[in-house]
Amino acid sequence: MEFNHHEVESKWKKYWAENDTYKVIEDPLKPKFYVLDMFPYPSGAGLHVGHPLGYIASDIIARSKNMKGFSVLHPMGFDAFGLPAEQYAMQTGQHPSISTHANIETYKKQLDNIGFNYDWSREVRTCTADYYKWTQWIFLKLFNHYYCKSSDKAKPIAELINHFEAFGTDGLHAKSSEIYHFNAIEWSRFSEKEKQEIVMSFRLAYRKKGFVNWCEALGTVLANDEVKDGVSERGGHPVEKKPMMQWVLRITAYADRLLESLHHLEWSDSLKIMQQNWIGKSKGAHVNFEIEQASEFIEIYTTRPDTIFGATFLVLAPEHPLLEQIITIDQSATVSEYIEYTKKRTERERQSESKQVSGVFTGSYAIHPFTKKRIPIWIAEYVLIDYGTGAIMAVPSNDTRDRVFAEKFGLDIIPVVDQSKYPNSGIEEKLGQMINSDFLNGLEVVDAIEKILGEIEKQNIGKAEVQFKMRDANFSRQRYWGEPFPIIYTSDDIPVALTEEDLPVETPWIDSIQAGIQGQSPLVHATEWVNAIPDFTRETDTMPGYAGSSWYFLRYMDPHNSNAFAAKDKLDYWKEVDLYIGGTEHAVGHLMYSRFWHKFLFDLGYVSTQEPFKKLVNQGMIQGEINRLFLKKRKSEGERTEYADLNYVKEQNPEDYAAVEVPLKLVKKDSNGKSYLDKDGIDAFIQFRGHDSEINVLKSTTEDKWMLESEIGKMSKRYHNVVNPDEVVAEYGADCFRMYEMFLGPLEQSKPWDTKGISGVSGFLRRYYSLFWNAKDEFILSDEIPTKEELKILHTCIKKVNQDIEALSFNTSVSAFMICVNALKSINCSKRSILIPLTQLLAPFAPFITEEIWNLAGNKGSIQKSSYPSAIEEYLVEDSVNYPVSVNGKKRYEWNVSKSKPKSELETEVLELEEIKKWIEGNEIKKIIIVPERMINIVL
RNA sequence: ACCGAAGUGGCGGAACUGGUAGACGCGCUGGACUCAAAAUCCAGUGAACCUAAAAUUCGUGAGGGUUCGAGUCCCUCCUUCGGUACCA
Repeated sequence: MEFNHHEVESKWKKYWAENDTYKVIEDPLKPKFYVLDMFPYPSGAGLHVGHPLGYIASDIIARSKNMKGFSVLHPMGFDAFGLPAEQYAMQTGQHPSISTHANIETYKKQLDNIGFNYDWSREVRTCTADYYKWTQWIFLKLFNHYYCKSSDKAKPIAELINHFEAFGTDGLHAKSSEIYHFNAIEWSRFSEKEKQEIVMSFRLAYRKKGFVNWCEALGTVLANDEVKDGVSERGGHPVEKKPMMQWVLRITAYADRLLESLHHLEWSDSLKIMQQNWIGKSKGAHVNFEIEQASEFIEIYTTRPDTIFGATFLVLAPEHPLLEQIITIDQSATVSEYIEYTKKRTERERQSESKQVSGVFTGSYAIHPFTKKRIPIWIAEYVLIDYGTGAIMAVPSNDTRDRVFAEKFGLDIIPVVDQSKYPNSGIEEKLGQMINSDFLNGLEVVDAIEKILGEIEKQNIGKAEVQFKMRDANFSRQRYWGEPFPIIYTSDDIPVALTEEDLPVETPWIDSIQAGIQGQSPLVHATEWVNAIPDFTRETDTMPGYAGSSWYFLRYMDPHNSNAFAAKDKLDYWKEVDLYIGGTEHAVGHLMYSRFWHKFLFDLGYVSTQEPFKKLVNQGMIQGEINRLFLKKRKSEGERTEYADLNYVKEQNPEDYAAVEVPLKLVKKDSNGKSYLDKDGIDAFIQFRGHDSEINVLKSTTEDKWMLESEIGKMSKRYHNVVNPDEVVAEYGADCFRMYEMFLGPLEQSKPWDTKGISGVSGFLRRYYSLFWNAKDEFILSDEIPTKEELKILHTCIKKVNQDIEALSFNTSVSAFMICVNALKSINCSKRSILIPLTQLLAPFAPFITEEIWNLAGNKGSIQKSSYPSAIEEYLVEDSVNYPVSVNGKKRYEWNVSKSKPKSELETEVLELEEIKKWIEGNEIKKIIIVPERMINIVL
């Protein structure tokens, strides 16, 4: 009997929908389990085969937990605000809300095709007002709170103001951007604007000047992604850093807690280390260097204060505010030229090229605080204004970049750490003894750090300080398609927060989205909306992508609540996410922001857990195949050009050709697995590229084949290599697609998509199905008592699959199913007591076919409501064991012996074996290693 | 450049805490069925040596080390992928 997946899938999809099979309720009698998928952004290309990888894994977990008696929350929704929809709108005129909703519908249909058990009544979309109302609400909470260091939690701004009114800054321990000292009387005399500015620097959501990628030609601010080599990726226009007032979230207030509670999470060590490094807590010192012939100091930050005697010059970031005062006249032209150059460089570029450091001398000198020597002040792009104080003391002896810099510009290098006792240590390692360092001489580095810190504080030239690499998070985007801020400004530019009653602040409809003016968001054109409140103007920036995605997992708990982001009893029931499956691309960004928001909501008493995601697993990426043909570069405008294949280009100068991506659909494979286009493929390719009369010559070394350059890379619309799961599901069925994705390899690993192995899984499902049918195509299950052998086959599989689900090792569980079905098939098993538990075991993996079998076997209701089988050990016991016998670590014989044979007998008998005798003859036996039930090794 | 991960047959991968390397599947080869093909079923399939069998040797990105024993642990290096704060 053939399994007709089309019929069976639509039948059970309908049944599940009609019977609310996947409706989630908070059942107080059951333990809860919350399994979460990454929040997808609904792109125009639709879902590709890479997206569902994690979703299938979580679906298997969710279904098996359900069958094990848990109340399971396994929701899905959409991260629906974002740059691509806005860009698409600018190109095509279609409003982002229309394209976004259309994309979401496509995604949902595609997801349903794969048979996920989502309860769609809990779907959330970040771009709907009833959702972003609560994103804005959280922002208001951040705006209206500050971080109290004494109680180590967020507290209302009103309490801060009370404190100012009563005591000024006396006794205040709060995180702020600036350090203030005033008393209550002074506070009362400040103007309203001054008071607001002071309070602003304490808020958890505050305003600060930040730099954006400004592209004059496009009239817009660009994402880092859209900038390559200092020019816009679109059109190649120059881009420079432009300072703008922006909203920023004080995530640094939570840095220590974010670091501390990492230890309690069931995350991989590598992920924790990445977060730890991102937070980047370091102990070091701020040190003031006097500037020669100026009253100001340059404050530097260093993590190696012990090497201060090796500091031979200072380096400032090109954006450093003191620059104006220290540039000498004869250097000013060189310096401004250099500043212009760095403005065009991205942060990444500035740090990457350590082999070709660049920088210029300012013309001024600083005074070394200990040696009192003059040391030159330079500026260089490798010093970033946002890190530390934007200035460093350069120690070429113990810092690689400083050394390269000093060597290039001929600056002094004074060795200060003698590492001769540690021959294999790098120059930056904190190992060795101090030399050339006055009172530090002879000390070990660790002790020298302690001593110099004391000295720095004693002489009042600086301060020991803990510093974080993590910076406060920029929260403003100059975009239309994002959450509007619940903020308005007075004519004095004082920001005023709206109240909770004013929420949501809805995005105004703009028919045609155009770049704003001077880097502002397109919302400035919605003048009616901007000026809707008399005497005030609205904030026109919007929130970034991570605003909506930093708390979405809480909304799933109670998605339609209009009185709260989620009701207390729902929050208390589901608590936190038990298992989160998502890609490493979110390893720091999204996960860090979500943890921060969650801790803030915890401080305010809304959520009951410190951390949102108890266990987290990173899924790998499914990669695509990128195929390319070559187009000869034109030497002049309008010149005739030609396409050429790989073999042809190899014989030419490759510099004359540019690679052009070929849609995967057109690509054929030859017997060696090499990609090529045939005649039809070439025609289709030309048509795909659009008619271009200047391109009509095709060059190839053979007549009818055009060989392609082929590599493994991202699956993306831009490479035309997106594989739609719908096509695979249509051809092989959803169950097969699900199991094949799992069978491809370990969840955590990246792997290329290739359908050529899918026939194996398809064959497995056919064989499984055929177990239930006799030669006359009748459905048949016998009630005979199972044999010992059959029970062993079944329970081996049950044990393995249960273990694998716990370990999220789904590729091996698919193998276990294959082994089981192959074994049952070879003995023609058709017993109910074997095949029905097998079917239940398979149900989370292949929900459609198992539902069908369950039903044919005469069961009522969904198999998903039945209980999951667990292994019975007594069926698995073996009485003999196969020992590999090695001589000197090399395996020489396989020895089958009874399990009960004592070690002493094994030891003597193994030497009697004919196969072993010949290896040990004439040698003295040094020892015999026996690992019970594992192996025997004879050492000569 | 920095942080993190990965590298095993022709291919995807398996190998629990250091203990039989290559499970399972694809592909390939041969056979059965068939007028033929597809599908299905059976057998073989890391490399070298060999007429064959048996045996042996080599073999987990490269080089070194620890160990009775290393794909697994340590050091150095190479390659690929992810992230680096406005892609999501």
